[in-house]
Amino acid sequence: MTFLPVEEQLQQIRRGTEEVIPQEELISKLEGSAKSGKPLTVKLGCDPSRPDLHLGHSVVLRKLRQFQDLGHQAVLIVGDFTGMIGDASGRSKTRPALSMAETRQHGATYFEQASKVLNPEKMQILYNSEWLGAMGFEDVVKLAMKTTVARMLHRDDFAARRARDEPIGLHELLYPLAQAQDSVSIRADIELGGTDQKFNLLMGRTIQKATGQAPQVCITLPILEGLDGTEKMSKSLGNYVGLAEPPESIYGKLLSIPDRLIYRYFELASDAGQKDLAALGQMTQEDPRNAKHLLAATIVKMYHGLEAAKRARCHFERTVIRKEAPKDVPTFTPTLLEGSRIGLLTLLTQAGLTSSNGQARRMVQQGAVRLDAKRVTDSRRVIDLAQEAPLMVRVGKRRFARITW
RNA sequence: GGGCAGGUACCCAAGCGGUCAACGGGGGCAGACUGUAAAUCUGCUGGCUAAGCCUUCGGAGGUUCGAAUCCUUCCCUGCCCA
Repeated sequence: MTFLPVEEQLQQIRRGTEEVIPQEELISKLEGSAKSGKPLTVKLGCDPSRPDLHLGHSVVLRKLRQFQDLGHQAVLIVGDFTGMIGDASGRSKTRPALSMAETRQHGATYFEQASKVLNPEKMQILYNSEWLGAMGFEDVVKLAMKTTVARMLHRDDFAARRARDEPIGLHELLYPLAQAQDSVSIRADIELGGTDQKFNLLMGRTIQKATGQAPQVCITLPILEGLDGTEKMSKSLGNYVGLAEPPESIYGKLLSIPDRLIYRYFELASDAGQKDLAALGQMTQEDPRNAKHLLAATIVKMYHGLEAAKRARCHFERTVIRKEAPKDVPTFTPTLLEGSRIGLLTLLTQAGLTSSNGQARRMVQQGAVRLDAKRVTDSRRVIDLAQEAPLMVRVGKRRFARITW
């Protein structure tokens, strides 16, 4: 195997990273692999508790992809075992633990989604239950001897929870150790992660050293802000763009980001090269509206292709800008007890447009309900389907149904 | 094991015998506005056969005409002591 010159690899690797710890070791590892012709083992742990990958995850995944393209060995560790612990890194609460079966299943979903970014041909996937599950109590104790409680409690989310008198499960302290054991087991040369993973990544170094291995280089990547522009992108905050989402949804969500995030997204989540970025920065300043459309199209294209990107734009213009009904409105046929008449509220709830009659009533009162584009204000309105169907019902801006009978 | 402080709707958090479906904030939803699904402003935010009724304030009992509020007990969390 021949690699690009070290200097060139280094430049690519460093692009878009937050920290490389320590830089010199990365250089010597690259030099070593260039000499021996052996690729470096680059590890990325994935948390199978939330198999919905989003743009935030793609930042790290794209970095791993880069290593693949440079000829190194990508190793994806599915945390089927650690998923049972549930890490709270960067979060403020204990995570719900999963069963092994769930965690396995999620792992498969994870891989499927990650393949949108990674090169699945050149990847090794390992489940950490393979080695963690085989450890006995004695092994765990010995592993735990390699660090101290004080050090563990230094991790900022633990410290924060202690400061707020919130619970920390004892098992949670084991999480960084388990993740570190993964690095030992696969003899990782490099481990990637978001900046919120820094502590766990460094623990890998500590434990590798303690077991006589060369410590891994830790590379952290920036955390992508979510659609709200302040919190980190995460599923639980609902401010995310999922990699598996339909094109229209990705497009729409991206258009809702605050303008100051446009460049950031290009930088961290798109394929834009260094040269493009300069131009895009300019464009973001001068014409944020089009820059944002371009961003949305670029990202939809990455995951769904050019055609989908065009369709998504049309859909957006049609539904959001011109406020028209989308092309494909689901059809619904209400179930009637007798006759052809149905109360409006019942109809809305039956069609799944509102979650209860009460909510339907509120929607009507707020002027959110339209029948064939005409606003309805009477919540006692009764519809005679024999007369009025087919009927286009709309609640709010985005919920539509075509009523037939 | 002992002492203390807590557990309220999606989240945070008031309420501490009736006027409580429960203040306030966040989030969510809707309306107006907008290049936008952003920002801003306004409203709504348990369910129902709907001016009435039903279920809800950690669980189970109890006191009372009446309990989120008082008592008993159990469960859970944090802090201090051991």
